[in-house]
Amino acid sequence: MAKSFVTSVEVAQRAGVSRSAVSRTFTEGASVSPEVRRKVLKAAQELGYRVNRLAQGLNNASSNLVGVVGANLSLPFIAKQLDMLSLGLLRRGQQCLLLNAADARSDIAPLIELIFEFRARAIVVLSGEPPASIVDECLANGVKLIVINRLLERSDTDVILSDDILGATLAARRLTDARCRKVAVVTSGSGTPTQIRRAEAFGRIMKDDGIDVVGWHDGPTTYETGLKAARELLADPAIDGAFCVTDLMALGFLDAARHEMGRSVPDDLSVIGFDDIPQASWKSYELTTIAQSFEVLTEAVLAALDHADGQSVIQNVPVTLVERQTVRR
Amino acid sequence: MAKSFVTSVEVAQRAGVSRSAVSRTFTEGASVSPEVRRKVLKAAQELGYRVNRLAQGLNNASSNLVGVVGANLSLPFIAKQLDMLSLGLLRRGQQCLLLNAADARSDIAPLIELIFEFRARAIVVLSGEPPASIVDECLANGVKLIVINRLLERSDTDVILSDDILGATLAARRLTDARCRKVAVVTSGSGTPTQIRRAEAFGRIMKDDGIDVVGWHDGPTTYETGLKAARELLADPAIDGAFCVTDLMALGFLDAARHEMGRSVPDDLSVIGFDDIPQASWKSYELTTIAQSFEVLTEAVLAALDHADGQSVIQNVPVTLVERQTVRR
DNA sequence: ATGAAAGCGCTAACAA
DNA sequence: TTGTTAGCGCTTTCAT
Repeated sequence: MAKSFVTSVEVAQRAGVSRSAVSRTFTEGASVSPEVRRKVLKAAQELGYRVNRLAQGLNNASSNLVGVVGANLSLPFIAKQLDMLSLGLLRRGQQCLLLNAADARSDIAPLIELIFEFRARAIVVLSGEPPASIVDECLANGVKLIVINRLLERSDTDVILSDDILGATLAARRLTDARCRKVAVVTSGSGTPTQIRRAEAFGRIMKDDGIDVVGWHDGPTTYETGLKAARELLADPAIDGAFCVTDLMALGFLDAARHEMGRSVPDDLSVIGFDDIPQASWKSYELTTIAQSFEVLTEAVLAALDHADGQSVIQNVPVTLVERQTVRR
Repeated sequence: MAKSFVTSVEVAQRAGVSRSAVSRTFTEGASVSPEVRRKVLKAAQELGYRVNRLAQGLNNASSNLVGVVGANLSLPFIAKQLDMLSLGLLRRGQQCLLLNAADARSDIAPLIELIFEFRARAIVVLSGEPPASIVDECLANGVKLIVINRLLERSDTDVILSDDILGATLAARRLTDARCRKVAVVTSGSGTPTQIRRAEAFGRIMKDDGIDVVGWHDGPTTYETGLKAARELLADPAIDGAFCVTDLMALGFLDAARHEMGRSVPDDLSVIGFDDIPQASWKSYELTTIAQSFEVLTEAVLAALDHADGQSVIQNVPVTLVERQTVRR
């Protein structure tokens, strides 16, 4: 790499001022005369000067990078979150350092360590759970840690949670209203806290209502897993309702139910999902589901970025029932 | 931010060595005795030392960040690319600085400038087209520029292109085999080169075959646009085939065709898409489509990262016809 | 193999 | 308002 970027000294020379003057023209709210500012800007322009954020960050002992770690970035639910988050960060003048965790089970500690090395101010964890040692390190170094849909057993981290209990309640109530007699609750085999919370709350309520519920869990959180669940569960003709804890699985479940198991939805089978991903509203599905607002979720994350150190918060993202066509009326 | 990270001096002191020794233990292939190395590692471990990549980068006049700019990160096709790319970068020991361009039409120049400021070695453009001035700046500063599915009119940039012409040819041939008499070609209103290339090549071939083709373009590249296209185009009962230049639009097209326009696919309407996004294989669609291999695409990008400066390449990503259920046999 | 010292490009404290 | 100076934390000659 023979060639390299123009530095502030070169700009200063060309403009006939000191390097501080250059620095100041590029610093919000520093005192420079309009005259000097103009000269600097002109020189910078001509030379193609770009502030070196590495050097800048070295001074402040922090970059304005925000580390984002997540897995399965192509799943609709995650992709949507990432899309909105990266956009929001950019609008706030922060940059997004993206680390892909390969899969949900993998250890995210090494990725977070990488983020430390870039002196990011904050870390957002979209999937996976940071080990306690990492949380401590964040605290010790003044790095804000924001975890989504994972309830850590400590009070020093910002946690953004979808309101799983309310969601499960809405789903249960809706299936009860549909006069279901025996319902399945479908989770993946990944055992994420969110899925477990949804499934357990749902099961509890249904049992209280005296409705038979059969649990099912296996495989990754994918469309194909939904397919498999339906193939296995719907062998039992008594099952007339299903709560799939993510839309992606619900969509697979629906497809196998209709196209392979000969079920008519919602006439002899009611299905309800969770998340309200874009595909849920596609005409072939019209999935009745529990919606989490991506806007609210993103806003909560961005707001958490501004919280003072140590002032951490558990925030519930509200959910609502979106009535479409997969539950009997 | 009162607290701050441990520095190499502190590690050096604790280990009873010089800072150079510390630097060397953390530098690949530097000469340190096992003895010193051990001491340094121990001290670093105890102190929770993290190399400061900002300072590191300041020295080398470059970070090992790779800038990635893209729009609509939640669209399946983009999300998939980003997922694989970020994973690949991480495996190569590079980090992904993600800049979200809000929408496909927006100017990506400011985002790329941001990437310059972080002294990234390379920039990958997933959507949008960098202006010539930016390309020049990349060249001048030794920054590798890799553009996907955009053919720039210059030979000094790496360009990765799906083989649109072949894809269009395969689609045309398939629709001809299905004995279609009048076919629609659906593009969005965004006018991206890829879409135009696909549509034009397709139209040319069909006309050569003496088959009626009607073009349609409007709106963003979304599912909803596909819906709209079908509603408008299928008012004409003579249309018995459609080539949608992206799967997402094809899926919308299919849904409106079946659920709103009363068409039976593939019996009285054949539909073919492009990209082979995950949803194309869902049971409700079973979309026949032209597949681009995401693996090959990603590999091509990663390989381009290694190209020597100035040695730029236009690489075609091969495509294949994936036969499913939406074209008459 | 190791340490001392210089310097990467910038900002902030201090003087003028 | 401006310039001078001293680091920020690291790597890298250059001696030893």
